[in-house]
Amino acid sequence: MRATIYDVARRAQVSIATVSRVVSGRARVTEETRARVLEAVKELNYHPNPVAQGLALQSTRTLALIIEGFDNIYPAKIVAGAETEARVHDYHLLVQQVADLDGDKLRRLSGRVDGIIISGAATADELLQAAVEQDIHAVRLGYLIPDLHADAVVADNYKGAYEAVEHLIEHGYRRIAHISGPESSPHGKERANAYLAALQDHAIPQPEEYLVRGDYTHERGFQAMASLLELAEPPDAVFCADDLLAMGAILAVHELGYEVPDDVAIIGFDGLETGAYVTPPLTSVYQPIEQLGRVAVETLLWRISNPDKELRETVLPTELVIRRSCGCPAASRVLGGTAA
Amino acid sequence: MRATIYDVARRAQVSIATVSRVVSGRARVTEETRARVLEAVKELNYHPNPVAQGLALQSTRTLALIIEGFDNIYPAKIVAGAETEARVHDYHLLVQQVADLDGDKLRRLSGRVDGIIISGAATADELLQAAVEQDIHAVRLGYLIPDLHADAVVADNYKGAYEAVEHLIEHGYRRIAHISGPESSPHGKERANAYLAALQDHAIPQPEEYLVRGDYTHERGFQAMASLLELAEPPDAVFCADDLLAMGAILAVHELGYEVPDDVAIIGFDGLETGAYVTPPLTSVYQPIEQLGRVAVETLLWRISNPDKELRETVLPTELVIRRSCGCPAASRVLGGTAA
DNA sequence: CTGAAAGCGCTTACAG
DNA sequence: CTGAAAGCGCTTACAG
Repeated sequence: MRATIYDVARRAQVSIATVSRVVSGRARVTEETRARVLEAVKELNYHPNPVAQGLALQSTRTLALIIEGFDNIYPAKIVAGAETEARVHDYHLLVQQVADLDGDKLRRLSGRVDGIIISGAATADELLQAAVEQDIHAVRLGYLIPDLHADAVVADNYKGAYEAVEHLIEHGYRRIAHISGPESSPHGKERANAYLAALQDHAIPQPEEYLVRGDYTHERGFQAMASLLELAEPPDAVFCADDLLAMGAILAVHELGYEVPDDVAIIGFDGLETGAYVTPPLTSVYQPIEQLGRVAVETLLWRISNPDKELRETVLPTELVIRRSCGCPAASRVLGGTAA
Repeated sequence: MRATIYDVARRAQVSIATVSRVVSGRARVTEETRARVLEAVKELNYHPNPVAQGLALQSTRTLALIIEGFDNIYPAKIVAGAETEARVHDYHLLVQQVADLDGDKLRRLSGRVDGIIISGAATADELLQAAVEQDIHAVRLGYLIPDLHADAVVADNYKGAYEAVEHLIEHGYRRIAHISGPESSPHGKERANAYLAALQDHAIPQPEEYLVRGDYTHERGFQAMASLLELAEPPDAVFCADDLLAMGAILAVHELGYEVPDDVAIIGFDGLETGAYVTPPLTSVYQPIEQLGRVAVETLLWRISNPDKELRETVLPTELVIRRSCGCPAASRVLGGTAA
């Protein structure tokens, strides 16, 4: 049904080796035979079977992206960036949610790709560990791990968070709380550490109750903020570990009859476009999510062709996008990353 | 380096055929030799090479999902649903943004997958057409096309939109406008048609200026709403073709000093969780996006094993999620699809 | 420059 | 039940 290299060879009266040569362009061929082959290729609408090529060349020209759930904007942008970059290099992208992935399944998956990008938390570490042990090319996306032998691409979570908290301090707020990411989130931990450090560096007290654990959902942001508002001495500013938490927090403030930023100022993390369209527009630490995906692919491809070079860790800068929820009288619909 | 079937055969003192049989479980093997092979498999950490299997079996156990940009919540949920369903069937998912895809590239892509899901608009039609012509298994995701020979999975855009507009009518609004999707969006067209029909069925006038074109972004929703508010007789209710438009519209209403829903009621489409966290919470037509992705995979897999059965078109129901922007005094954080 | 042949790592009729 | 062999569709040293 589908034409093979044999069909083309027969039609062009040459051997399959010659067909392969002209199609791949990897060797000299007489102009005359070249033309004959090309003609046959066109007539038969021949395209080399990538699976057979994969077997012969020991390369699939496919990369895998493993991430914890795709049904959110962060993973969505990662996928978008990764696929875009992969396509530029004529590679394909396989996606997989961590879910029930383990070392064994990872191994099987690795048979169909040339390398793997692992993002997310918790299990991601073990996966990366497994990959490294099995000599699978892998890059970690999202945060650094000290003694794991793998390349990594991350955003500067610590600095971004630190700047956000400092911004609140400059506004004059002194009762600054933090709604964090989930236990399992390493980015969340970095952001929480930065929050703690910023307060300490400025000699601002940090009551234990001001650090409440969230989980990157509107829901938790709402609940956490509600609980903060019930404290004897509620905070006058809250730094949230991501924009979803922040948006839930804003809603809670409103529902309890308070105002943002007059009663409580709020800053989020991620710098999503959506944040510009809540009331009041959300000030947030922008991180270049798509770019993270792109650079991860770039790094992985580089690693594949340079197996023996030393580890590469890329840290992408964040940027505080000032809108209104922090108390600034800024324009309302600023988007992040436009300067880049 | 990586163990092959030959390594296992040698170690277990059997032929590769036998190894293949016990590993695949597709044929009877003596319990004794079976045990020997399994032992060798374990010792060598052997996993069959999927590329080689793909060549021998003429099946890649991989599906492709082609969609117009992944950096948004709709495609994200589609991917999530599709990957989940694929995994259930031990299939993998390759993703690709339409971008510069054409018939030729589609053909090359098709060599690495068993079937393709095509979503989105504009170019998607030509792609699907090309797929059908080249005998590639393909299912259309998102909307129906009358005379194209392909399976399809869609949400009931028309009915969902119709009910939304009727809901506004029941509230007593009579100056009902619509901010539509982009020219190229077939879903958008269906929703706009439903809007028109609902007004006509209820004998409510529909001034031409009340239908303004949007493009599924906050930005356009903001602009479109601002222009509607400048009309001599501004609308008292607006049905938006998606939630992003609706959220931008809400912001515009607020920035111009009006209130939602008191001055203008608003209903969106998609039923995103985020909509529950804007002020006021957004009433919206929920559509089961992840489910669309799952059913698309299910349909494609079914088609692959039943190449000759007649076309299958699945229409998934929508559901009006009542929050507050329509004027109802409902609970604020209702999420869609929880009843399903 | 071109072809015959081996090899990539599997699966599966066909014999025995 | 098990093995030898052909086949899946390519690529690429090796000769000529």
